[in-house]
Amino acid sequence: MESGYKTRQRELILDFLTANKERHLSVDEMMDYLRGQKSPVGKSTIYRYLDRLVEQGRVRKYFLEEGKGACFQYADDPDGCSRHFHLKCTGCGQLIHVECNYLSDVEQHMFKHHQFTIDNTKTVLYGQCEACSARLGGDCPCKDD
Amino acid sequence: MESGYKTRQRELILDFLTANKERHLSVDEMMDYLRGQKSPVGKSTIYRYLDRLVEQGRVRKYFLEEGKGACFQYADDPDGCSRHFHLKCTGCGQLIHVECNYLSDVEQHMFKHHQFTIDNTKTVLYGQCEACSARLGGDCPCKDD
DNA sequence: ATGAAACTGAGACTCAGTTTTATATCTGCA
DNA sequence: TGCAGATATAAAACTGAGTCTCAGTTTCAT
Repeated sequence: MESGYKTRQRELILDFLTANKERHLSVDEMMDYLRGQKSPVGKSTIYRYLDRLVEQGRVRKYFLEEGKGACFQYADDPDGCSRHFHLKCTGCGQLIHVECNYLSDVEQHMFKHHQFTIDNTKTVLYGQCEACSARLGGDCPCKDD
Repeated sequence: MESGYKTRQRELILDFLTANKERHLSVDEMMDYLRGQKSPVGKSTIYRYLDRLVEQGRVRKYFLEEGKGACFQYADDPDGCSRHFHLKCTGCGQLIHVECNYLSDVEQHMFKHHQFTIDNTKTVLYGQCEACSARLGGDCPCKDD
């Protein structure tokens, strides 16, 4: 297994990722943190290493905001299939994590009827949460019935 | 109804969109076309007008490539709810249009059990088509059983 | 014809990410 | 331990998509 050299920079990046397993981290956030720690790491290094970690399956990359930059999250289960979907509310920006096993039904349907294997680590479902839906009246114009 | 002023630029943009209803157009593509027609339109004008059309529901905006620019498509049914999902193959880049009504089941499940109203004009399901899945072996590491 | 409101577009700017390149670091081997 | 060569780093320049500004232009109701 070629895991590359061990360097100060990589250690710092990985530490920050593992210490924030539950969060989705942006590259800016990592840079800010490292600068704050007085151990800045060049941004090309961060991007390069993140790419490698994503390739290795140790970290997952998400695009949670349409047209915005990527976020990264340490993946505890590099060899497991995560049963985990994301719902992103376009009203309040809230990210909802869904662990419901109905989602495997969806995957199966897509596979059987459309010959498509969904990648749930990349897919984000956009829409509105309850509060925003009530407040804004939904994205769907057919709201009056 | 305030539909704004009628201008040469807006007419050109809308014509191009309606003449390519079946396609997802990037802003670059529009600019190239307009330049080719010897009737260039400034990019701020294009972005501004597209935003307005999207707001009005006359055009839909998609982010089909992770981390890439937006695409626009004229929406024939501004007042209807489109029963239309997109699947994007991360292998070959192919975009698959799915008109299957199983998807309304998905929407209903999300609404009932997770209080979330999916916006199918924004959501894109990422994964692999049949051919790429066979060729590349799927995104899921649990492939050997 | 006029003027207020609306629209346009060149160009500067931002933000996220990539590329380049000179310099520094790592690790295996003698 | 020292050294060679592979590998990694970081500053800076660059790219691409989109935003913002503002002086000048166009539209349209009167």
